[in-house]
Amino acid sequence: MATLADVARRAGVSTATVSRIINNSPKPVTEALRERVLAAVAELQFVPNANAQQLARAHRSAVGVIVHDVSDPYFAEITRGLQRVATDNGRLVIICNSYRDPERELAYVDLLHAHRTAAIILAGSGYHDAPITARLDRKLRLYQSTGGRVAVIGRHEHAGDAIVPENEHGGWLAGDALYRLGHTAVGVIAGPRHLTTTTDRLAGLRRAARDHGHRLTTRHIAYADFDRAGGAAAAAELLGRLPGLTALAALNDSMAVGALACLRERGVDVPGQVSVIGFDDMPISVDVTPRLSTVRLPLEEIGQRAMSLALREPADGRDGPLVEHAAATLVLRDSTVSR
Amino acid sequence: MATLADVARRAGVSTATVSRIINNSPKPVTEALRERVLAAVAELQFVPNANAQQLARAHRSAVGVIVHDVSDPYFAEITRGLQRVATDNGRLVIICNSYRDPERELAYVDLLHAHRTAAIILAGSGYHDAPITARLDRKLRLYQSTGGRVAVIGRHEHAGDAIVPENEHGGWLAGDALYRLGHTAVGVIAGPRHLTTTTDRLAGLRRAARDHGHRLTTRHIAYADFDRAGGAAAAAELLGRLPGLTALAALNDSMAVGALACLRERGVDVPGQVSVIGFDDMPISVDVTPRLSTVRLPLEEIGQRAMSLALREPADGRDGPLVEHAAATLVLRDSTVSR
DNA sequence: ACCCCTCAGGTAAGCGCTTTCCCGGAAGGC
DNA sequence: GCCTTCCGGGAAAGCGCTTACCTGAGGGGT
Repeated sequence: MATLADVARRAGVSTATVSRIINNSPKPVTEALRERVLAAVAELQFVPNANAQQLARAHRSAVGVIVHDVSDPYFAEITRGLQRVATDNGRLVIICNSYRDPERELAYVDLLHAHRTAAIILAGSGYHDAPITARLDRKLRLYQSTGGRVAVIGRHEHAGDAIVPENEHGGWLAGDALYRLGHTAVGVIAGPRHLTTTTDRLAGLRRAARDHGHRLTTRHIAYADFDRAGGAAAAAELLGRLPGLTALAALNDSMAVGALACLRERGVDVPGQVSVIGFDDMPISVDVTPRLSTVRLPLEEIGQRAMSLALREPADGRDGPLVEHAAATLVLRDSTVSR
Repeated sequence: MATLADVARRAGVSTATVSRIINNSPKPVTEALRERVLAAVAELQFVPNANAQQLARAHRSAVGVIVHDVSDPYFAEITRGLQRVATDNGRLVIICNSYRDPERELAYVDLLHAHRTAAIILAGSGYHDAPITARLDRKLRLYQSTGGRVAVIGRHEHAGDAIVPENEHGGWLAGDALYRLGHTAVGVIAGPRHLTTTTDRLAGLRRAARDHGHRLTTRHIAYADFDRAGGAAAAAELLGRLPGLTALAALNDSMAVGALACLRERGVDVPGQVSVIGFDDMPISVDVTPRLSTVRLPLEEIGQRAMSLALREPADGRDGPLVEHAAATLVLRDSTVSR
């Protein structure tokens, strides 16, 4: 394992010079020396120890990202956006999957803090659990107090920058579309109730119902996991519970796809008998039959913007945390028709 | 930013003692002292600097993973498996997206080497590009010579352990299924030609053709990107080129889904007029209409096994690199019928 | 009563870099 | 021709930990 000192010895210079050359620091160095050092680096196959560099250097470089699950297309899209911006800025990204477990999320914050990452990005956080939220908040504040930057994708409930998807408005868009099409018996396939994404989207749906003179009660709502299987199960439940059902609103596309599968299995025609609307506009939504109507969220862009926030110089505005919104838009395709 | 020394001072002990306690080293420490130190840690909100620890310690901990693209479901599944095992072993995973760019892949190997990760896992590597392969190989060997472990998912063409998916056999399974159903004019939607995944799967398809007394020539093959859009484009191309076409074999499911979309658009009935088979058995394959026949690869399991290989003690077998295979199996669903 | 062993805890030498400060020589000004 | 100014390069002090080695006190054996 060649070290900086080995290279210096080999090239007959001091370690300071080698360091300056491999980091091409502003300090000028004679061309001849530079070449000699570079040759020594190549001969010895020297790879600087990033841990030592990090320790000796003042500034931080890598960015840590905590997501629920990269294999979920929702987060995969966001992650893609995050990486793109990070790579463009020459930053290393450390991705951590919390698998929706708040404790693991907490542990990862510690871990990234310990590694002195330049920033921590929380994607899809937000739990309805006061003790957890408080602990998370404490940890994030501590991290910030040591110079780390924090960016959150989701609700703005922690110190730090945030990019906030219009979940409530999106829910309203979905509900409004359905009611406007004449549906009155609308079932809602919701995600886990302890996630704020669920409650925010649900709130929008509720508001839409009220706007059209209806009410969304517990009977109309089935909670399940934010995935295909959860969607299928919830759809089955609602079908049993709501005899006159003519429309289903799922709080994300994976669940909507699961619902579609469930309906197909039972011989219920979509959209003929039941209309279905999803949320997120994931790639899959145009590949199912019928093509899914949904509420679009610019996921990759959200990722890019979050990384930009995380990377911005703390200097450029001592004006506190920045909060940006990401617009939800309605995308009507083939799975919704008027009643 | 509290340091170990601060904690030591606060608790009135030496740094050695603090270090021993926070790492609960085997060296015994009086209970009273331990409590005092832990109290100081809590008061000062001390978070050890992982870089310093890494530098001072002999052993390495984190594992680096280089994948083509986490937002691709194929890699998302694999990554999921990798993480699971890593987390179970208390290891941090650093995920790097190469976006299928060999140069970036090379750069990431350096980066992970620099960070002195315990292991590097290459997922989906394999380029038909001798210079690149040679450079990659050199870098990996150097990394290994410094004590790093290497595991590759894909062809076993580098030093280090490997888990090898049966790509050739899988291709044969797909081809055999099609020919057995009576198809003779089979078009192949292939991935980028510089990827070994493409050529391996293609080779299997070729062998199946020969086994059934047919030949797969350039006319029958369209190369495109391994995604939905690529599949659609390639399908369009083959449709134009092969008038009598009755079956399409895509080298992954994303492309197959793209092909399905293209065929639907042109009013070609699947499987009535054209049968379609995919590869990988991604989640989406059961959600499209018709449900996709495909060749299944146990992706998550592959990830788990790769991580296990990467984590195994170098000691347990000085018997050189381990090579394991991952079986491909045929999954017939609704998109293939006999002619 | 003396010696040796045990064991909790401290001392200090690194780990591999970066960077401040300093030095000596060459160049420029008068 | 002498003094000042630059400028390339080196010495060395950390960065925040871990750990091999040492110390001193108490306990048991003879």
